[in-house]
Amino acid sequence: MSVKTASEGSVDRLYQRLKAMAVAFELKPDERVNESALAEKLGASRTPLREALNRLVAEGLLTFQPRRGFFCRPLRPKDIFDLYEARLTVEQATVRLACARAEEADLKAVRADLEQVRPSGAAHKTEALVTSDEAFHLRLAEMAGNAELTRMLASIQERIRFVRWIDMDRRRETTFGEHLAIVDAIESRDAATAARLIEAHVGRRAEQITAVVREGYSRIYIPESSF
Amino acid sequence: MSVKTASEGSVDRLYQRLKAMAVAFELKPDERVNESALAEKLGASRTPLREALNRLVAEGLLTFQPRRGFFCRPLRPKDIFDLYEARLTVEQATVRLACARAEEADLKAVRADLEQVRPSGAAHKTEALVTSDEAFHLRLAEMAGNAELTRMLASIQERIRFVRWIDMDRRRETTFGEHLAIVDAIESRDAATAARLIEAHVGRRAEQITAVVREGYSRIYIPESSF
DNA sequence: GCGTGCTGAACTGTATACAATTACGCATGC
DNA sequence: GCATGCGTAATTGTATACAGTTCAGCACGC
Repeated sequence: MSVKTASEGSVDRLYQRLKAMAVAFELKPDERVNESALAEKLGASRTPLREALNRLVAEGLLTFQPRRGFFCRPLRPKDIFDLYEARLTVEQATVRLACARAEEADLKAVRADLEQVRPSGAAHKTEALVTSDEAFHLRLAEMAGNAELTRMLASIQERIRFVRWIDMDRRRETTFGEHLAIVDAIESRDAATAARLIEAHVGRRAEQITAVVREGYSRIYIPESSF
Repeated sequence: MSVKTASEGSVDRLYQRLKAMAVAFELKPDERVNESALAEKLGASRTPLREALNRLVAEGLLTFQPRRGFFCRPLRPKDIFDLYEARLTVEQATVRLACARAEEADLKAVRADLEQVRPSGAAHKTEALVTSDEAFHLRLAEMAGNAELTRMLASIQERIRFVRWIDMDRRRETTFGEHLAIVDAIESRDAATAARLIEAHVGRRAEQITAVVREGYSRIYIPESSF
């Protein structure tokens, strides 16, 4: 199909592309994936496509039923609630560890990056805010120096990105200040405060999550032109 | 090849089989996987084999380098240390949540299952001890009612199973009592005590981990007949 | 009207073929 | 002796073919 028949990591490319689609629920919840159609759409054949799909199954972004095929993951409040609870668990651990392990220089760098996005957060596009928000939390995890916790957080962030995108609209104002306070606490090596601040920052009530998921469904199924 | 050409979930079977091999380092650390040879050995062709291998990559049991192939994960003290630290994080969260959410009946059932393995733990085979140990911790996670935390713990347990198998030899005596004390704390809804007990139970020092990994290498590379 | 069974189309599961690339051994030159 | 280049063998990457299964539509009977 493509000029170079066997050139670079085509599975990796498909994997990234499919991940983006699954994350954004471009594949709708519980929707069955038609391999032939998708392969043609992405300009590859079914063999590498299925390899990429299998990776996503292992990551929890898709499900698989033998002889029925691949399906997008469901979007249920309970799932999102569990993910937020797991995220809180992981992030409390990472900030506590960061208090003990973070290097002064890295903290300075994080603070500098925060300032980049500061100017009236409300002015930025949602996509940019979510991206830099994710990056911030990932950097905290890296400062904790535990590759497994970092990996876990990255995996969780992918799966809540869709609802976070919605949630961010309601948090434009507060996010920046809360991030700054967390960095302050880590720099003061005050683990208890850092853990408390993270909890206030990422904690969600069940009703909030239900509301965000509801909003999510409307964005998935109502064409954008209706807005 | 097999009589029934396209019958049941062959990828799933390969996946389970390969996972067992990777977990036990039957594929040696950093060893390259020869797809053709392995496919023949397992009685399948390369297509489903590669699908299964891709799942294991996503789970962190294998790595993949484009145009070079699949490799078994390395066995490094740092990796194991991170996994134990992540495990402690997850398990402290699950026992705390279990204190709030566990049902009396489930706790009774867990206690009953513990008694099954009780009789002089030293008499049991290591394999049985590790299996029931893993099952115990997984049931605590289930009582916390968070599917994501359960999933995380399961994934971690697979990757530390190899060293746990070694470690278990040194903990035959204490394991049972510690498990019982944890259940007691949860039943008393005493989150602080439960968290403290779990930490004492799963916590490891860097030197201990280094020693266990060293021992692990010897078991991988020294034929069993030498013992 | 509603359930039930049949038939054909659509789709998944796997093997296999072949192209492209990498790895390795060997000879050659410095 | 050591590096370097070449040629061949081994291995991975992907497309495609085909077998087998699921699914949907439709007709028929109750």
